Amino acid sequence: MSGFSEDMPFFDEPNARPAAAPSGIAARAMAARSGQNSAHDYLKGLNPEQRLAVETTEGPVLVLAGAGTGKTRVLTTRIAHILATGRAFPSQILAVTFTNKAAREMKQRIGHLIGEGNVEGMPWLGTFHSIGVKLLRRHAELAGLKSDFTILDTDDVVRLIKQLIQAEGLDDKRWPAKTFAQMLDNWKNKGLGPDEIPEGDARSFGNGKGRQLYKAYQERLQTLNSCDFGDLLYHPIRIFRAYPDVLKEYHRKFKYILVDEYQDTNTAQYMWLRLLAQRPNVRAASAEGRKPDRASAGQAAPAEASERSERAAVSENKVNICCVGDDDQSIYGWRGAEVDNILRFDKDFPGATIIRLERNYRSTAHILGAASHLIAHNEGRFGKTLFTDRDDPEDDKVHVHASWDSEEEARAIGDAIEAYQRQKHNLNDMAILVRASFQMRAFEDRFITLGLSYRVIGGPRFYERLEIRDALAFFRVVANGGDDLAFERIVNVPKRGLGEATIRQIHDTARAMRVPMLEAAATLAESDELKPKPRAALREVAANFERWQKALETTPHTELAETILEESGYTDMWKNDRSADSPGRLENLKELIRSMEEYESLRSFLEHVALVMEAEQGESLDAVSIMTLHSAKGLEFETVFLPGWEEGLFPHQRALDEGGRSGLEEERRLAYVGLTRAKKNLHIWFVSNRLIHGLWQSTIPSRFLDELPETHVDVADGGNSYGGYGNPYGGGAFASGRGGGRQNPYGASRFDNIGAKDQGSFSNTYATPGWQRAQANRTEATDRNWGTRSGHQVERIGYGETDSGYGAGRTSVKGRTIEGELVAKSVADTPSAFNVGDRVFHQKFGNGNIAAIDGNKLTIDFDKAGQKRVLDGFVAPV
DNA sequence: TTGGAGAACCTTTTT
DNA sequence: GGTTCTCCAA
Repeated sequence: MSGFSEDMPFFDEPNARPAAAPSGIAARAMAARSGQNSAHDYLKGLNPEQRLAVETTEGPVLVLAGAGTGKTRVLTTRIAHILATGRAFPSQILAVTFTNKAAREMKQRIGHLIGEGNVEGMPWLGTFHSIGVKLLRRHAELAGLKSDFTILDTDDVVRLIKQLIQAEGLDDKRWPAKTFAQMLDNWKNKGLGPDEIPEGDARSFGNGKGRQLYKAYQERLQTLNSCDFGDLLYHPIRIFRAYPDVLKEYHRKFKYILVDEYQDTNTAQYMWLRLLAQRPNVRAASAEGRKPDRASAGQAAPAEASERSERAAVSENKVNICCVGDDDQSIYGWRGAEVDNILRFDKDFPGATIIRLERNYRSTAHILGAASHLIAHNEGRFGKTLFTDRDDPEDDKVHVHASWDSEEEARAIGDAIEAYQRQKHNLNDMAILVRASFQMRAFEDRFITLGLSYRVIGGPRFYERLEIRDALAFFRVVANGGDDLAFERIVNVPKRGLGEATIRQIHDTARAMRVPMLEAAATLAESDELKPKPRAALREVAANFERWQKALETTPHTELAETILEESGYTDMWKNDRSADSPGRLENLKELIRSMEEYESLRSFLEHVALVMEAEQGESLDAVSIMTLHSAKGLEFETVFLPGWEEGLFPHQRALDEGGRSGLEEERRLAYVGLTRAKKNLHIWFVSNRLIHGLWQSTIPSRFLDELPETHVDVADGGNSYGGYGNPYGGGAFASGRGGGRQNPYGASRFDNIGAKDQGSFSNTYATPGWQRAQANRTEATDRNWGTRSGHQVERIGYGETDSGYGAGRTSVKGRTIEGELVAKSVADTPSAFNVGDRVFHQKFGNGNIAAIDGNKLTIDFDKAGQKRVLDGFVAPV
């Protein structure tokens, strides 16, 4: 990697004329004799497929790259190759990634190649959204915006929609703004404007006012000079369509397009790419340009004039698009990603070269075997077979462990990490990958007690913290006086006695005068329409912003930011606040100012925040990483822990409810992503009890455990204090899970074993009457439900409804689906055996007295643990 | 207008 | 269990 830069003499002359870059025939000729390029160091060490992917620079290419097959390396090497062979200048390359992390990594690697700070010489590299911003800033006026528009985050969007819903006279309880925000996002992800959304969608919200609201929303965004995330894709698409000459400009500019994680592109991103990549044949191009209807496409006229030149260009302008992806790692379907995009690539780009990378360099044969076997349960895939030459008998199998509950799970994983640490493993090489972020806390708690350093990636977002959002709102108003949403957020922060009534008045004045709220406030402050108190307060606010806005031109932005927080009284507000978290908040504010230093201006900083919503973390410290499976994609670790493999959590209940079969398959791909993150050691955990919505609920091991191949898996035989509960499968249960219809994972043998096997010191407590009853109910209930599955029947249990198809062992009660409610139901069918005042024992909390009974839910005053609500199946009379 | 108390909601994943 | 929302008293 390090030797690259020497191969690239042209970087010494970044201003050389583009004509020097060969294109068309010359390029093809060069490609044809690419064999000679072996002189380039960077091609060494590539396997034949990788090399093909790097060297097939002309025409459309799809690289199907399985996990750990060197995908990123191929992409960066490909860029290096294009540059080194003089096929294009950096600025003629467009490289799109899906996450900021990936963009950062690629930028780093390429930065190495072409020298840091060579901004002019960098390719257009970034996420779809960040490139969308770049495009939109250039052509903002074509979307009815000014180029200094603000990007709203989800929170702003929801507040804005709420206002609109209320303005329509709709009940914002019945029609939650959040729901509509999601609908909007879906539409935009499909590239649909207000007039293009399906009638059914339009009618389904707000008494049929869906379309109307969408329109009102877009208008409002325009007056606010703002756009939302979806617009960053949606506006460029519309501009490209309505203004062919703009599109042509980019056709000329970008010679090579590279796309990472192609399987995760949604429809809008796909349209965007196609517009950029697919130079239509001349006839199609001019036809599109002539279409009269496309918005106010007044500037389409030059289309005809340039037709001839385009015809000439077309023969040279081949579509040099290269998409890299793995259909087995498509995990963003819930966000509108279309796996289809990758599956039909060769139809979209005829004559595409498809290259498969199947040689895995990352994981042991056991890990690979487990992952491949699991993912084979999915249908509708390209089908790749990952292989490795690695065959080391010393390699560990994949370990499956059981714990009693999430606390025990955290403790066990903590112990395991410390054990690895004693064997001289770095914490940096270990990661815990969870399905849902709430799982993280148990680990954080435990690690704090242990004094084990950890880092949470993508956890509670830095920029989403209250104090940060407040501070940013101040900055936003200074940067863009038209940002009403930000203004509203902080006009009364710190408290100035500007309540709802005053804000409403500012709002109305702004509407009437057709000016931003800040301006309206300034006017109002000078009028006599307000009472003296709010008037004085408002006058101060307006004067402050006026002063700061002036200072924006002259003062360095970090200094200004500090001044703003001081003069507004915001820092004082927290200094006077005596709650426990105020020092932390002040610290965060300092951190915020510090992080601004890296940016040129307040505006560029704000843009970064809006797009990234993530503070860079110091990588220097040795720490265990904790993150969600989603954010782990693209990473690798020597040792990986995968906790929480239980039905309802993983696969997640909602994915099953909303996605049905495809939802399950996506969850399985997520599991696959998790498994393939590990290089050497892989530990999967599941627990029997989990605290969900404040209730302890019993859980069933994930079906994915059943889908792991026995030969590569080692089920830990309960090395922990809860002994016999360790092996969920009893004897040979792995075999029972596969082939033909699924069976009850709780084979009868399992419960027969209880008591027979050595249960460790807890066996006695398990044998209490309450425990036995709970087990009996559980076995019966699960058997009943599982039994129905083979016949594809749905059976009603109690008053809950079982979900159809794939949902198993779960019952939805009162509209809500609660894991483990099944147990409760059966117990509740028989009158509760408990009375208020009874003394009971709970496995986790010890002895206590029942304070209240609500159906099957008991409120118990525990001697040690205090008052808790638990299901009656989990306590036994003393 | 503010702040406290209680109710209601929630919990998948992210640009 | 935790957070946000709503209502009500000062």
